[in-house]
Amino acid sequence: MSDTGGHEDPIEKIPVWCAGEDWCPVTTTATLIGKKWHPVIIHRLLEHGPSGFNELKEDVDGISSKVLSDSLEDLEEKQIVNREIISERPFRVQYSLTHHGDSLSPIIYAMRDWGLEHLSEPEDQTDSIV
Amino acid sequence: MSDTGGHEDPIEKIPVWCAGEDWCPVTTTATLIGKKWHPVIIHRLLEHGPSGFNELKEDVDGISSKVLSDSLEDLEEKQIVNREIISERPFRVQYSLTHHGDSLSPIIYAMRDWGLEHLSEPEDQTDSIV
DNA sequence: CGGCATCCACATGGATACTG
DNA sequence: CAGTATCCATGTGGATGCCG
Repeated sequence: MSDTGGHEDPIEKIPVWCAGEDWCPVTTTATLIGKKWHPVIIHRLLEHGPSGFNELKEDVDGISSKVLSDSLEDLEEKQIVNREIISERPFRVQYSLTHHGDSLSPIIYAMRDWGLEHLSEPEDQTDSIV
Repeated sequence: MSDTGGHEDPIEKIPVWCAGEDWCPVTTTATLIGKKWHPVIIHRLLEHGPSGFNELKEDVDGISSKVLSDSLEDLEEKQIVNREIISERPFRVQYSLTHHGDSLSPIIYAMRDWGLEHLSEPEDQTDSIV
């Protein structure tokens, strides 16, 4: 952890049960970021830069504290997100992407681009959030 | 369904609860392919072309009939996979990617490339050099 | 502010067995 | 061959409340 220095530790290994299969990197990567809110969190950090807990919570409308906390913990374990305490009083934390996390941007943006191209807007949308 | 032709129906809509947010396409796309085996199935179909049920089951080592069946049904509903009965006796089915499914290839390959670049092999011993 | 504790509902996936 | 039908364990997320 705490690799703000620029050098990164080895990340998750290929699981043994699919090693050798050419789809193994696919499913392993999907497992890393495949939880419901992980891509969104990564996208927020890509777009907005380092953020505090409640900043993320506000950004990602509808996510609960527990789920955000769990997700961030999971992302931190996977060395995708870095957690840094930037102030003790008042207590402030800053989440940012590690080098590994940042390298996921092609996937995240590929998802976004696909969505923009292939998903249609809801018709009954009354614009509520700007 | 069953548009093997050159023109596709509108696919899933942007959900109302996140419409307007710039991360909304991200999470919506993630929801489409974010199940455990979806990326692998899509990858198999991209690499191997149209396949039968048991072909996929053999390819994707460890997946059970039920999960594969559920996944394919889900992918079919989402117009990512096309199911075609190619023979009644003996009963044979062929699964293939729709245009929408095929258009997901940048995401799938982005996942694979990331995995190839950032994941280490399980039996590789040159991992803990810090 | 930035969480964690708890409880609960539901979704997901695995194992096994069986069918047209 | 191409699935279904169960049953069950676990995962995941939501709601609420509390704490340092």
